[in-house]
Amino acid sequence: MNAPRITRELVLDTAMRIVENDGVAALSMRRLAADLDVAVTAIYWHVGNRETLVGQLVDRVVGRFGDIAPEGAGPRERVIAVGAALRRRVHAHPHLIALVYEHGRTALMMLPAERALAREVTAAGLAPAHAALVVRAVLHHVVGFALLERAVQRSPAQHPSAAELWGDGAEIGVSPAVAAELARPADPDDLFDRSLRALVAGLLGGPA
Amino acid sequence: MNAPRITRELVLDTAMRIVENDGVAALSMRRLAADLDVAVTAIYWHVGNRETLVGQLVDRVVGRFGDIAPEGAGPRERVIAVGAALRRRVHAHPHLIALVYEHGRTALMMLPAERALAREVTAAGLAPAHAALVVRAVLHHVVGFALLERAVQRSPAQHPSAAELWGDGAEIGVSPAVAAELARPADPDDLFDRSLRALVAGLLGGPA
DNA sequence: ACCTGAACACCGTTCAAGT
DNA sequence: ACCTGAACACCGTTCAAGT
Repeated sequence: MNAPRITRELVLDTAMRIVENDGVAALSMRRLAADLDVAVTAIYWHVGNRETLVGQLVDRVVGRFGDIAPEGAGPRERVIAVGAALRRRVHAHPHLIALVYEHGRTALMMLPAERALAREVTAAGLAPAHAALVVRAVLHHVVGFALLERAVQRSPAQHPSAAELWGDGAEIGVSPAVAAELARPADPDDLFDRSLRALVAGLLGGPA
Repeated sequence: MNAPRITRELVLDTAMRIVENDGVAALSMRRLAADLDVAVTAIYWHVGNRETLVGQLVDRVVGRFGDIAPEGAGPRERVIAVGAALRRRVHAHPHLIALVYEHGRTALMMLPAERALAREVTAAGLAPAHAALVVRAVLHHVVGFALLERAVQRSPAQHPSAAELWGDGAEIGVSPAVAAELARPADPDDLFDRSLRALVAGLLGGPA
């Protein structure tokens, strides 16, 4: 009855460290075994195969997401605060988000934000069907935005460049001033804030 | 000077068929070689390694995306029409979208829709900075929405179920009626349409 | 209960050699 | 110019065997 060399927790901790340091692709059973200093097959006894291992990793990360408690005065500001908090959460775990996406656990990841939004629309007294629309539209907008940001971030160098892509805009029916604006890179934080505000304004009524 | 057994075009056609039929994971160099009835290494002469092969595949697909010519009366309806057309495009190539995402080619994929939107905001006479915001906010919303849809689609069976997740809502500060709405699965087409309309209303002004 | 080692069926890629 | 075959360094997984 010697003590086990490794435990399920130790395997998950080590796997998490590999993913956070070197990305998902670096998480192989052999690399994991090497880092744990055991034979590859020992891992299978504790966590099953790679698929279930990654599943446990995902569940651990999203399980650690606590409630979101928005600040702000009035439904609009508070709904926007929930959206911003959710985006910060996604950004805090860039590698693991890829795993969440791959494993279709996005619904689970969104749950705390979904509950927080549901509380806000309840407090605002919205009609149930409309309330559900607001919750879902904001969730989709925020998480979709964050997913897309990650994709654009690791975009290879653009060929042709944005500038020559738009030219002066004239030949494709776009005003030169608009073409010039679109040729410049966008500030993602600003874009997120303004588009979320527009969405919430459109959902809850009132001026943007 | 015998005729070559395979060509670059033939390799790409075959690779595309594998991806569309069996998904990205099924596209291995050895499977591809088998389908082409040549040695694995022959592929390398024509298209380089797997990474560049997939890159060529992506460029081919997005290159075939033509212009988007929206219908509808007035800027709001026409902007919404562009968004809906872009989503239909993404849905038409479910497997390849994963490749586009993996390879950071989303910007290229969005380009026709970006141009179409730029035309509409030009025609509507919006101020340049605001025009660019409208274009980018709609693009991000639509593509992000589509990406998220794919993730949720292949979601494993939810445990716990949506119903027991929400309960009657009371203990988490959510009204029973709202909880009941959120416990039901959403209609993605309806959600897309309504949230896009809300966003555009918030961006362009006027009632949702 | 927990771990090892051998084995199997896969990968992508390089390189010398053939025609 | 175009293709083959051998070889290398990887994968995930199963299974019998050890303690």
